[in-house]
Order: sequence, then structure tokens, then C-alpha cells
Amino acid sequence: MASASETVSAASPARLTDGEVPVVTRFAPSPTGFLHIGGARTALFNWLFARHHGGKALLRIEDTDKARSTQPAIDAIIDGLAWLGLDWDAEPVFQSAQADRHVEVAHALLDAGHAYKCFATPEELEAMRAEQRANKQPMRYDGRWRDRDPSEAPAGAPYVVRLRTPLTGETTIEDRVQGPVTVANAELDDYVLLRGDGSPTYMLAVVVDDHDMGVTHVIRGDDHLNNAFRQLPIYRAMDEIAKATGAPGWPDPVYAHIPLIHGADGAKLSKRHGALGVEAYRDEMGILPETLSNYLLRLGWGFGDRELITREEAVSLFDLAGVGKSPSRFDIKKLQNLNGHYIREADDARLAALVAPRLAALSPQFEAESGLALLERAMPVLKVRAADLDELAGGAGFLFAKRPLSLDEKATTLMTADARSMLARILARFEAENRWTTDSLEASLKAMAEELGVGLGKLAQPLRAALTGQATSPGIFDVLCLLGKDESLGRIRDQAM
RNA sequence: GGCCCCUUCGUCUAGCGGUUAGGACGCGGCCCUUUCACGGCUGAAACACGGGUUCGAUUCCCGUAGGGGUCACCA
Repeated sequence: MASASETVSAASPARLTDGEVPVVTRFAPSPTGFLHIGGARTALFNWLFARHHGGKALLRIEDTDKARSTQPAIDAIIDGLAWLGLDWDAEPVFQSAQADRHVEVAHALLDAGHAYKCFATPEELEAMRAEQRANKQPMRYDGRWRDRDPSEAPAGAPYVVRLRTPLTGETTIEDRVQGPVTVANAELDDYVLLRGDGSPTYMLAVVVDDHDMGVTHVIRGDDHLNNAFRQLPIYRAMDEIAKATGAPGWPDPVYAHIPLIHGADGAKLSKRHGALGVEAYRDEMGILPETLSNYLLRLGWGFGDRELITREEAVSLFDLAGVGKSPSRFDIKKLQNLNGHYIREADDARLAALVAPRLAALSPQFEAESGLALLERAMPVLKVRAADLDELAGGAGFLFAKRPLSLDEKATTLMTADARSMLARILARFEAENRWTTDSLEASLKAMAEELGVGLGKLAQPLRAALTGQATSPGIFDVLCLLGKDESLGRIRDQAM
């Protein structure tokens, strides 16, 4: 029954099109775990679609399963969404808070004969299923109380409320991603709306909440495709009831079921299958939010050849027409490559702040207060060779190492007697250097190589090993300048002979 | 098992009856070069299979195979 709290406009129930009706989408995670990659993409698509059409994006927490919903999960989901830069046009709706309204709708359905009481016990139903299984029959509720009079039940017996779904005919959904999908109504059974304890089920709650929130477009994973056929009869029944009282109708929402994301092996990306929460990408893998956002966008959606797409561009380009129909696999390599791109694009001060805590964990010598400025100064030459924040931290470590440096394996190999004598010559020359710039240092070392008749590498590699303790690093002249004359000479002296 | 969905390089995808089947990641080679990266150039790499429809199918239709989803008083 359309209640007084009815807020949806009585827009033509005929057909909602993106052009005529303001778009309202929602992301509706159940807080039984963290925000995983698939959920994040669903959230992104909903958000982008709403923004693209100038509509509203809403968030609803489906916490009706009290036993499995947790506050940490709710926080993780909200944090994850915020990190990805997804905001919402209203405060989150908590489904559990709407229970009374769900019950109200169930009673309206009951009163109008669109639902009925079923007194079958769980044991009875289990037996029914066992028999169906044995006979290789499809397992569905057989409608045993559909036409039976409630008076036949024992007095005071507990009951559930079931929806009276159509027995014949077929239902077709014009899915915006999957195209037309048709299912015979006989395939659907009379499922439960209200449990034995009177609490509403998910199937009822989604429909009521989506309607009450004015959701026009339901964009969700295609694991819900079959559910759409079960949910539609509620809309149809409520629409009929509403119309009879002259209240605004319950128009069908537009459905868009997006394909799931699979793991690298093609299997479903589940909790135990590498379906990490977004915070794992952020914290453990050092992925930037714009990276994950861009990557997720391109997973299952494409716009010609475009690969690098900013959030702003995504808002203007995104539409359901670009969403593919087949499931896609998560490719960590591509994500890392993309992350390298966004790291190179990122602001140096921001990267320094992001890297500082990782560096502190890596190099005990690093002191954030004094180190941040140097870190930021070094960032331009550091970030071109990092694909994630940890690599970035690792690459910056030499800047904060304390003398005498310990050389890693490759640097040790580099440090031959010949190399050490070269270092002694370099030391002598650099001590006399009064301009300490990349240009002057480069000119000086190149001149020296020429005088000695050796390649620049002959000098640069030992120098690199002495200065960084490693065989790889940013350009050697950058390293020299970043370290400064005193520290550089000290490190060279430590290795020279 | 019933029902539903899906199928272009290893992966993400472009293609929407006539293309040398394009791009990106990854992989190989070359260039740049003081190392590692970055960048540039370049190479190998795909229309699952079988029938139709059509002058002509990657594209449309039907099967087959493979993959996925879903069948609760969970969401």
C-alpha cells in the first residue's frame, strides 16, 4: 500500500528513460565483509551513471542479516568508497531501520491477496526438497498453502508470508546490459516475504527500499539477474494496489546486470580466491585510488581505444551501452602498469606523504620530520621507476641510510679493487668541485672518463654502489645532488682505497 | 540436475555484413642510456566448433562444446 511516506513522483509508470526522468541509482552492499573489488566496481558504475545523467547516487547498507552484519564491515565499506572518491547524495540508508515499512508492504500484499500465509514447517519443506531432489525435479516451493484456507492450520501455528507469483506466462526484462531476457513464470516459486518471526526477507526489502528511495536504475552484479524476475511481481502487485487507491504507482525500475569479475584463473572471485578488500590494494599493494578507479572502470566497460581515463572524463563518457556482457578476469599486471602511470602523474608532495610511513617501516633511520622535504625533492627521479608505493619507498631508502652503507649483493660484486681505486680518483676530483650541480658534476665526471680513456659506466657504477649501496638507482648525478656534497664525499670515501 | 547468462590475441577490450581484425597489459627484439626505470620503434599472438541465412559472415539465426550465475524463513 502506498503510504503517506510516499515520496516518489508519479512519473509515467510506462517506461522510464534516462532522458525523461531524473536518474536515481543506488549501491547496496551487505556488510558481511569488506568492500571487495566487484562491489567497488558496481559502486563506481552506479555513481558514474548517476553523475553522467545528472541524477542521484545513493548508498544503502543491507544489514538485515543481523548475525552476519558487522560494524567493522560497514566502516570498511564506507571508508573504501570514500577512498575511491565516491560520494553519495544522501545519508546512507540502513535497511534494518526500514523493517516496519517492509512489514507494512507485506501486509498490504496479504490484504490484497497477492500474498498468503504458509504454515509449512521447515522440516516439512526440507522433506519436500529431498523428494524433489530424489526425483530430479526442480527444487521449488510447491504452493501447498497457496490455495488452502488458513483455518486448516493448527491454531496459533507459526507461518511465513509468501508472494503469490503468476503461474503461467512469461516475464521479459529489457536489461540494459544483457538485452532482453525471458523466463517462464512457472520457473518461479512463491518465495518468502515475511519469515516465521515476522521479519522481512531481502527479496521484499530490496524492492520496498528501491521504491521508497526512488531508485530508477538498478545496476548490480549479474548474480542478481534471476532475482529480478522474483522482484518484479512485487512491483507489479504494489503498482496495482496503489493505482486502485489513486496513489502514485510502483513503476518497474530499469535493470542493468553487469557481468562478474573473475580471478586470473577464471574462477569466481570469491573471498578465498583473492577477492581482496579495496583497503588491501591501498595498504598492502600501494595502489593509488585513481589507479584502481581507472582499472575497474575498464574492466567490463570500454570506450574505443581509451585506456587512461580521468574521473572527470569517466563522468562524461560512461554509459551502460559501453558495458560488456561477458565476465572479465582481474589482471594484476595491468593494474600495476596503470599504477606506475598514475604515480608518475601524481603530485610529489602527496607521494612523499604517502611514502613516508612505508619508508619509516623500511628504514628505521628515516625521520618523517626532517626526511619529508628530501623525499619530496627526490620524488621526480624516484617515481619514474616505481609501480607501487612500496617500490617507491624501497627506491628512496638509500637517501636516508646511515654511513657506512652496507652494500647489497650486486653492489658488492661491483666493488672490485679496480672500482675502489676509481673511487679514490673520483673523490679527489669531487673534493675540488665547488659547484655541486647535476650539470657541473656530469661535465666533470665525463671529462674524467675521457682523460682516463674509459666509458662513463666504468666510473658511474662504482660510484652508484658507493653512494646507494645498490647497483640500480636514479641517475648518478641526481643522486649526488640529492645527497649533497658532504654526504656524497663521505660515502665515496667509505669505499675508496 | 532445472532455469538464466556468456564466448575476438595469455589478459582487458575495439569491431556493430565486405577491415592487412585495431588498441592496451604481458612477452620478444631494437633504439635511447652511467644502472634501473621511463620513453620511442618493432615482432609474435585471437574471431571455440558445426550448421544455416546471405553475393559475402568475427558480425544475424540454430545447435554443440566450454565457462559463469542462480535455484534458502542469506543477502
